[in-house]
Amino acid sequence: MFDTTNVRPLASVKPCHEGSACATPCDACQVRLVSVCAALDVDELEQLETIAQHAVIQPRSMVFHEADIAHTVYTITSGTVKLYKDLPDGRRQVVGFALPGDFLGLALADRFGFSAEALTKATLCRFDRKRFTTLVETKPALIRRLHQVASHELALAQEQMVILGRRRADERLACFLVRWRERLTRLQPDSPTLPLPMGRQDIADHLGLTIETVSRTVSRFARERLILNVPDGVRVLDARRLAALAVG
Amino acid sequence: MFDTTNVRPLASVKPCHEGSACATPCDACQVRLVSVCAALDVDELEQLETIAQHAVIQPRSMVFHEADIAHTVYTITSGTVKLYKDLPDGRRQVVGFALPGDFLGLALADRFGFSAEALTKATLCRFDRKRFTTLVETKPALIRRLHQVASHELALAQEQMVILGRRRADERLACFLVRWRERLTRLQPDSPTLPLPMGRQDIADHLGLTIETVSRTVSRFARERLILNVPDGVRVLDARRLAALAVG
DNA sequence: CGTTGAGTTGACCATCGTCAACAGGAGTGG
DNA sequence: CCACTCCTGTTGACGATGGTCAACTCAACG
Repeated sequence: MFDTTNVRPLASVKPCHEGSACATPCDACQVRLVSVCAALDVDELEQLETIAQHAVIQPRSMVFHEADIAHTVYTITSGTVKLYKDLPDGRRQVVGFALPGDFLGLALADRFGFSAEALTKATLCRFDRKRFTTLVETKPALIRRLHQVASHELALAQEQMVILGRRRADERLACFLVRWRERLTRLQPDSPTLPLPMGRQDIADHLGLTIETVSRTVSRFARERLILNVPDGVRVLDARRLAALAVG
Repeated sequence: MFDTTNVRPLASVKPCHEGSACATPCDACQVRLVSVCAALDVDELEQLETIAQHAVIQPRSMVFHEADIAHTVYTITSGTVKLYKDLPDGRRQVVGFALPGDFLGLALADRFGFSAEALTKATLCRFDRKRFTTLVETKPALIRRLHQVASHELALAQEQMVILGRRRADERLACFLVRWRERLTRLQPDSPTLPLPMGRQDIADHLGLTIETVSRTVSRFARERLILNVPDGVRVLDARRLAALAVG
């Protein structure tokens, strides 16, 4: 569906069997410096490594469900993961898309609070929550880092509230494209095309729209030469006008 | 406008002159056990107290602006504070309402990221950010508490995303009333009436609606005997049907 | 070559926004 | 004490943005 190797060199991390200890050591980990692990020195990393397990998740399979008790926490090492909440009647809100380096289980509450499903093949670094928490207790730098990450997520969530509460469909899509591009740019050398590993329905569920409105708006942007549709993504033709639509 | 003493016994904390050191010591603080300060023991509280200043904020006055550099952080000791973000064209999103015990400045980023304005007379415990951060560095329990609070806020923000992205006007209002009631119940013995210190426009800006839609929906709820309008608030008549509208 | 699933497009419609008028309370000043 | 204004909130009429329903294309896959 979407070739992650084009997007993130990180995807080249050697995959290992689900649940097994992995040959890739932390000090060779390609997301270490952007993940929460960046807070640790070499010794501490070794400690963390002893409780780490690696997992490969196939596209469209669940990592965890929102109602699950969070016995584990994760760091994503490659791929894209969709985070969402469902209403009983089937309506869905995608609260975010997680990329390599992102941490899942920040809440340290007993439940995850949202479901996670892989959009691409993904590799995760998995930690038993109890053991992770115990380790965290002894590493103030790690707690600080977790808090830093959590408060950054909170700021992003508040921006998303503005998008959902106060913007029109075209502004929402423009915001999404601009923000997505910024995130990917941080992870890889700037590429001419912007990969969109998520489907139209996922974008709609993220922006509080329907798939039809997303499709129409994408088509309109393409007609107006703001973007160009390419397989599994878009090419941004007029970043300036796109940013103007996205305002702030 | 809205008599806080009816709502929160916390409002009876003796106010002191803006910016002056306050006579109320931390160990007599009525929000201590629900605030971040709960993470500290008596000795540590004394240290915190040395860098605390108290401030009284009048209704409708700003505590800080979203673009301000965050030189200070705050704990609310009484009153209600509106937290919001503005778009250049005047559209506004209220990202939350802060109550006694709530902490402002979690981000520990250089800017606040949202504006804060008092809805009622409010009293705040103010800390110089640098000094607070320095203190935090030496108190792992406090960092953990800050992270706990931040991740709880994140979970709330994600619920708000569902409300804004996927719910109809009446469901949004029902969610808001249910959640607001839960928060107030935690702070005070259950009262028959639910005070709403914020105006209709604030509710609208929080729920991604217009003032007219909020007004109409409140009227409809009253007509259908879900709630009863009272001065500066509502009385919930049928909590069950209200919760059913709020779903999850 | 038929099936499936994602995406696109059109026609129509409902929810909610816009605009406008009005009600009622608080504060002000004659 | 009574006009007067101001502000918030309410209600109605109308309209637009975006949702609903449906048909269609196209690529992937057997």
